[in-house]
Amino acid sequence: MTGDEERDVERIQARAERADTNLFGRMAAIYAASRKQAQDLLQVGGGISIVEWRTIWDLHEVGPMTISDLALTQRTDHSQLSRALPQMRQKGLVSMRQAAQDGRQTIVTLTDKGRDAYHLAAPIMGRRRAVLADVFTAAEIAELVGYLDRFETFVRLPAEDILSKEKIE
Amino acid sequence: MTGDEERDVERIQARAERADTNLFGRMAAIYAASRKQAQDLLQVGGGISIVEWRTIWDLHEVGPMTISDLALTQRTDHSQLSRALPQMRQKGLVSMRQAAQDGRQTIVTLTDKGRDAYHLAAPIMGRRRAVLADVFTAAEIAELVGYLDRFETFVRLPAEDILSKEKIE
DNA sequence: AGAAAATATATGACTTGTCACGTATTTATT
DNA sequence: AATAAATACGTGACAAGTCATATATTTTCT
Repeated sequence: MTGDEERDVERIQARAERADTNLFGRMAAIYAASRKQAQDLLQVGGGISIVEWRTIWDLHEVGPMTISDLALTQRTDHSQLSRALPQMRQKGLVSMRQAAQDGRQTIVTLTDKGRDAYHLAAPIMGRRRAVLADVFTAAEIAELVGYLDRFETFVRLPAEDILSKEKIE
Repeated sequence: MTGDEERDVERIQARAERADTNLFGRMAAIYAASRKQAQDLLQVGGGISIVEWRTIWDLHEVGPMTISDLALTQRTDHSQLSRALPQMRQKGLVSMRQAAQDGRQTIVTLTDKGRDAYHLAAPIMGRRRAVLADVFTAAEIAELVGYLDRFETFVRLPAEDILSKEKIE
């Protein structure tokens, strides 16, 4: 008796609940929330973007890398780095030079200023991982990662494979 | 002995492997792949966008809904719907009218043409869920969803909570 | 050596998502 | 009843992804 004849509140409620178990929708919402949390934390940690943080972190851990290396370790498209790096260079966080061995490659190196930015953001992002570790045991993380591996294999199936695949076994 | 003195290939490799267990990075890559798979499938299923598919699906399942209802069941921001719906109306997929009980609300209804679009896309998206069900048992999905629930709770913690939270227990 | 194929990067166009803010309408308070 | 607070929606601005295509450089093949 809501007096609302235009929409069926109960069915809407039921639909929202069913959507909770829809992996695809959940993944979207969770990723968006995760991204926002990272952005908020990085706002505190020096005001850098997520792409910038990932890049600084990678460079700090492994030393100079090419743009493709960065794209590979970040599992992202190189275009994202192509766009972010010139700005980072302008901010003085990284330097870039053409590789001597292979003129197609660009070697990206962390500057001292970039190192400072790393040391500003790192404790904050480390805090995040520490809190995560309070909430999940290492074994649970491993199990979750195992599920994610399998889910990733699935979502990377080409559309044709999904459509052609008849129930096999 | 790669002859490459400018970058440390082994460390890059090691870094990429360590990144595999970084939940945050994994989530981003997996969601992106999932989205692309959906886009590819929908390209076959009538050429609608993901937002359009979600909306048509919801409306088909529950009947007329307000924009806020749609945002709620889709766990997304209402602005996304505010932008998509006028286009959908123009394509003839939905109709919209001001709610009688509450003049602020917009009641969105699936048209016959929208129903056709649903019946075009639904088998394809259903195929996807069927293949998923081949790869994961219901119990596994439930467990994964359980993990995702916990992970979502975590990523929805405000940044201040992360930063202020001292190791408690 | 020369031609063809592969690779690295840049760039334009697009989708999905967020937030903040403005306006209209309802609901709650005094 | 009048005012204040809450809610629904539209819209501008931005971040983070994707793809396709163009160009420069290497590598491979004949």
